[in-house]
Amino acid sequence: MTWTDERVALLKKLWMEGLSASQIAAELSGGVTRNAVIGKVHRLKLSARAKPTNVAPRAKAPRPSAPRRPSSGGGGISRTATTSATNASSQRRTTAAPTLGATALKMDMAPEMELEVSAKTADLIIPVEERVSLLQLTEKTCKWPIGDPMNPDFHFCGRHSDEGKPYCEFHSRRAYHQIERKKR
DNA sequence: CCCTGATTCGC
DNA sequence: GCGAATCAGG
Repeated sequence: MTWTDERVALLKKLWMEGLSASQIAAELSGGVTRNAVIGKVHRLKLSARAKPTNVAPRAKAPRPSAPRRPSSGGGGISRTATTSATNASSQRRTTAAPTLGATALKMDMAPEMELEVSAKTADLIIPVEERVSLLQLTEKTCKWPIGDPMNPDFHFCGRHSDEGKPYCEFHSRRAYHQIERKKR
């Protein structure tokens, strides 16, 4: 598929409207990929989108000069590894190691205020018995903060999260995914 | 994992 | 000029 004037015009329009490259690619027919869209956008020099007064510094410019495509041939060589170093010495444990047995936790909070606050925030309410404080967080607990840190009922989600993941399933989506993924 | 745009470079 | 592969980040 070639870039006709109409397609380019539509591309410009949608790009300026803030649609993502993949969405624009879906909008244009003819099996256009989002890479094609982005490439065209760059060629048209309109990657700025909606930046009124801002000069974005080009800080990240990687050029590893590595082979980009397998090209032709029948070599069957796997692939040139760009970075192969594997560190085995960096082991970090952030276990908070709570003192066993002697948990001197004095949880006194104001229930009335709590109700008010949670009703105000009203996003996600964790039952009191599931709540975790900062010190109780481990690698496997969701670290999504709930509430205002200024308030005494501030706590963390604390539910299960896979190791290496900072949040549980629910909050991970919240954190990374946009609020709503438009799909058609 | 999902996604985003940015960049490179063979075609 | 085009866009797949790749990168870097959320």
